[in-house]
Amino acid sequence: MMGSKVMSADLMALVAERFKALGEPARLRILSELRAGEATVSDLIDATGMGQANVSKHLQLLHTLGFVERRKEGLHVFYSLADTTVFQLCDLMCGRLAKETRDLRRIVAGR
Amino acid sequence: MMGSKVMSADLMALVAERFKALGEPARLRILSELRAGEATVSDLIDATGMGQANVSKHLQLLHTLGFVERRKEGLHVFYSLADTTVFQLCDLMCGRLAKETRDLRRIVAGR
DNA sequence: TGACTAAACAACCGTACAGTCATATACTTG
DNA sequence: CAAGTATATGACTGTACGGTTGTTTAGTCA
Repeated sequence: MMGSKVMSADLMALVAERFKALGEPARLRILSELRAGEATVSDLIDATGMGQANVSKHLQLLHTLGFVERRKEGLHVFYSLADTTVFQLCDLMCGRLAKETRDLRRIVAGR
Repeated sequence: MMGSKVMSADLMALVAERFKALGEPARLRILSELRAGEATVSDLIDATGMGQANVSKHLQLLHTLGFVERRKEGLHVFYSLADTTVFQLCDLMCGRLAKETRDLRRIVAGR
């Protein structure tokens, strides 16, 4: 069953590698854009204001780690989300954050 | 509702900061140890083989970001998991990984 | 008080990596 | 073929950060 297993060092390294990939606002931004649907590199450059090489490199990494898929069509390369796990992860994190701020408020308010 | 909201740049930065914290095998290792129950810094040093200052710094960060809680008792400081979100996150990641390898196997096998 | 231990902190070093610039590759069109 | 566009890739730079060493702080015990 998931959740009860002790993680091996190797598995932990793989998981960490993926968390690290998400630990970058620029990449979250790109993934967030892709949520609206597939997009070309140029689309993402326009949408994010980031440099071309930069976007390209981030996409490269995201693709290597299986977060996005590619589809080549003529001059363009379309990227799309491989699945929605990323946002489940973000939602969990946001939940944590909400709880954090709630606790903070309680402390500040002295309740 | 969660999941349907577009994340602001600020929120994205906070989320990324937390993913980055988990994007480090050493910290996952520490959290994994804490899964068995609260532990002192010394306990974690023994369990992981990491240096004292190193463990201390990682715990500092994990505490700042709300992943662990501290309890001081005499000379010792006990750390414990603030909640189990971390492992829900890890499980999701592992699920992704499992799918990745499954896809890879399919491709290799040419099925 | 002084000796001892646990944890935190500061300073330092080396590496990893995000961002940028320049260039190469791949494809389309005339 | 040449010219033009989209993307990838390589080289470089600055910075962030993990790990270590040494020191400091806080607490215990004699």
